[in-house]
Amino acid sequence: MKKILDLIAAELKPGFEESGYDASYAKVVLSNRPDLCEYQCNGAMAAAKAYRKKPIDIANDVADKASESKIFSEVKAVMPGFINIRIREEWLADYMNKMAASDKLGLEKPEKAETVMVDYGGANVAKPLHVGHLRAAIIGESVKRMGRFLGHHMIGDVHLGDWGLQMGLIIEELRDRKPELPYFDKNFKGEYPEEAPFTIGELEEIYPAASGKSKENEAFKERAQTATLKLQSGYAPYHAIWRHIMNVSLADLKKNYSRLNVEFDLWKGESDAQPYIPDLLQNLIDKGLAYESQGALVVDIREETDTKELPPCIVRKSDGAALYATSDLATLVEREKDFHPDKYIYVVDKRQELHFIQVFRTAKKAGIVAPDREMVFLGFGTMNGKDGKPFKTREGGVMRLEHLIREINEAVFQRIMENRTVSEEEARKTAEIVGLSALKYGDLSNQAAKDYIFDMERFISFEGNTGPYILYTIVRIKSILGKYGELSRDVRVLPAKTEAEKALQLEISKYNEVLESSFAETAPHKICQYIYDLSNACNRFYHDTKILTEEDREQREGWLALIRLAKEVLEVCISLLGIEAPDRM
RNA sequence: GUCCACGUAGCUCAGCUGGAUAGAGCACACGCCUCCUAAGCGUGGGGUCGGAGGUUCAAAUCCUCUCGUGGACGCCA
Repeated sequence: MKKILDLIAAELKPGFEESGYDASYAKVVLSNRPDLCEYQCNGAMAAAKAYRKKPIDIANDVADKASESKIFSEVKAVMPGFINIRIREEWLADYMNKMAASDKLGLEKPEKAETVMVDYGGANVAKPLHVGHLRAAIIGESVKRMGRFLGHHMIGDVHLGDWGLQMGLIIEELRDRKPELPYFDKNFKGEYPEEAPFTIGELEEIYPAASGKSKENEAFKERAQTATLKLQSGYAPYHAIWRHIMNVSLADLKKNYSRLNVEFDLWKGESDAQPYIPDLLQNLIDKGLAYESQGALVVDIREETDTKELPPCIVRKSDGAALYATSDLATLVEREKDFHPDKYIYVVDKRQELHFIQVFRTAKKAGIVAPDREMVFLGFGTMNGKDGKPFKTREGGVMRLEHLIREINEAVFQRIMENRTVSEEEARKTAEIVGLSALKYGDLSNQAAKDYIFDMERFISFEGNTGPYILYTIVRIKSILGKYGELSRDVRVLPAKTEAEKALQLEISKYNEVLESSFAETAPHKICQYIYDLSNACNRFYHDTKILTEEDREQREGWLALIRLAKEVLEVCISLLGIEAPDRM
């Protein structure tokens, strides 16, 4: 289905053209003065200069010609040159019915379905997920879901940190703790055990211990570096340990991500990119892009249009080791080989922007990624505590994700038990769903690029622009529909009779516009803003209109069809945020 | 030092590809349940959009400068 703004603009176009003005001035936007009109066109004022005419004259010309349109109930020119528009209730109801009858509620397929690689994990193997991983996961998941629903081929990759110094640290710490293990016996000839020499709980304790030790103990740090190097050059015993770390850690990560409703298509990691590194570097050298500087191998990324100086991209350290940029470039080589994406979206902490500019530019210069491919850096800000500083536990440490989720669920559970007399079991289940919505919505409703303040009290509140408020709206609609029973898909939405009803229909009609622009701008917060507005319209209508007690059957069912459509729009939208609604709350 | 982002109501945030009187929520003060979930709805007070210039018929929005906050700046990821 065409977007409603485009349909209205199309009605104005002949008016512009017939009066001799360019049709592009017929752009229509939502009114910012709902008391005056529903939509407005400001094109007359923009055209005034080009045609050396008074804006109001142009507006009058266009309004006159458009007055016969079947979709407007009012179109008039007002000073200094606005064209104010209201649309007919019959036409709007018709639009509602077309939406209800269409696949995906009338969302159009994209002109070209693109293959889009979304890199949004950044989890490190052997380290528990903490709040820092939260934003990447839920923003990335949302972007992936939006694109997929719009009809693109989205590939989500967790891109694990599984190849760095942390591996060497764990290996050496393990040697100190369990020197009897066969991995540390140079003369061991047999098969290494199937079972890992540690549990996830131990692993999570081993890493921080090793990390702390390396900061105080220089010798230990050197050992870890050596171990890392040996692992990376394929030393079998260490590789066996590495496999154990991977297995134990991945199972745990998958469990935690799935608790967040976050699903990756690919569980690739830095280690997968390693085989591509030698050719990558040789290629950069052969092309004359990489050169030695202060012992390291670097690539200049300057472009003619630059006004500032950007540091070169280091692709090989002076000791010969690969580093972050090398690994990311090699990953691109692999992704091009496997998927050849039309577009890349990296959902990463915004502090890494420079690094990604370097990688993107190098990739394009080297021809790893074609020049016309879009490479989007979607940088997100930090989640702060109420004091405006990065979020910490009460003790001042880094908050583990599972603990954060547990705290929220508990708080929501308490709130549910205060208000309702549902069974404890049901309250627990509901609290999980509502708690997750509070957490995700609280995050996604902010612009990704900005820091935001995590305020649990506010996020779990059922008032205001929160996840629970949206869910509550859906639950209320579900309740009415459930009480009514079967409602045929053929039942039609009727033309609005009240202001609240029309306002609700107008909100619903924005659906396809919002979805498309939210994805185009990789801006989940726009979906949040939309469903908040839509929920407000629903609740106002709900308050105004007694649906089930309405005596006229056609009217009653017309309203039911309307709220059913509203519910479907809300459900689609929250699913794109990675949230679901319970039946009761 | 250089570069980047941000600064909107007491608090948390929208709005920023220029348009009419700058919007929400929280908090505060009121009003609304014999009626579909009051976890709701409605009314009210509260803002020189950090500051100063400029461009424009029109600036929170674009440009310059300035103050404040945060961040990034070759061998960490």
